[in-house]
Amino acid sequence: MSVYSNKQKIIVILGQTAAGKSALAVKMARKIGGEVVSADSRQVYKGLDIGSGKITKKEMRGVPHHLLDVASPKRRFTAAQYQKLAMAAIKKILARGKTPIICGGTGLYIDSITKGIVFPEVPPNQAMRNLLEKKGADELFKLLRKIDPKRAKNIDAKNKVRLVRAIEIAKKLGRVPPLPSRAEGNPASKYEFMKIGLKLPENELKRKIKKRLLARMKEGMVSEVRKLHEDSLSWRRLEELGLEYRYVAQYLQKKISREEMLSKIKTESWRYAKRQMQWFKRDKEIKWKGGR
RNA sequence: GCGUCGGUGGCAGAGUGGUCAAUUGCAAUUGACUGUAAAUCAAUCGCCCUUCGGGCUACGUAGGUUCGAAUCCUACCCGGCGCA
Repeated sequence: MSVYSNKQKIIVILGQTAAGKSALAVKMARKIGGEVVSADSRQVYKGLDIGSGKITKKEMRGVPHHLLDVASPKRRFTAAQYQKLAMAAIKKILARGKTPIICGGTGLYIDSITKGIVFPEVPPNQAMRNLLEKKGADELFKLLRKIDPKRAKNIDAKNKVRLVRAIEIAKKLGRVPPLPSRAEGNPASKYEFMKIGLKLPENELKRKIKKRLLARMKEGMVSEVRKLHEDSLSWRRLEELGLEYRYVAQYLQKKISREEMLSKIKTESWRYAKRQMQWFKRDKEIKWKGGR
């Protein structure tokens, strides 16, 4: 990053769950006159508050936050939608002469902005997905190989979710377009990103996850999930949302005990944190703070 | 105390003479990631040797039967249940 660069600057705060990103974002925003753009695939949904660890009005301390509560949990929000909305928010913030601070733990969402991922212009086709999902991975792979051998070469042949999407794209466009380069023309090249990564040592992170879980239980996470279900979110959908929503939903359906719910949320949160790191690790532009 | 069922790898739980270092699930570790990403998926997972492959130690403990035992027999220890 050069001080002489005249590109517009954007700060990115990322890291594992429970690492303390939101608080740092607010602090920085107040200091430099910034606004926060959340990059969290669950906090985009209205009503997912306690379980998703959404920042409260009070915690915002007057700093405007974007990309929270922008979608109904009944319908699936996508990375492509995120990208559009977040880019629009960033432009508005910059136009006001303020600094956007992207803050969140969803790696794909962050990359969609900072790397300018170009998602193929093929919206999800639920009818087709329902059909394809009935098939086995082998069958899907053969199908993809037939219509787009090039994509088939690199895809994970056992991952049905990816296979279905690839077929969905290939059927419409004839093939899955190659990944865009980071060169000019890429919207991301207009900005200069300063990426700050937050991480904690393993035992401390585990401790925080545990503590946070108990706090959420006290705040009424279980009734939040119960209410979401009563407001017509199916159990299936709630389980699909993962982590606290998945296991609290299972508990409310009496599929698991309260004790199992708590331990599941803890171990799954830890595994999630590891997957997050796995993703962030590849990005050499991140400057890490804390941890080892 | 008698009877009975059982004690298997971090946990759960298969296996009941050879093809078993031992099915499977979970956890763990490493990794993938082009509109579900808190999602989805893969590999590894007793110890040692360099992979192929080989060696060693293992299925409560100690003996025994057998060419060969996690699997059969005996004793002992531990746990559940029943009767006392």
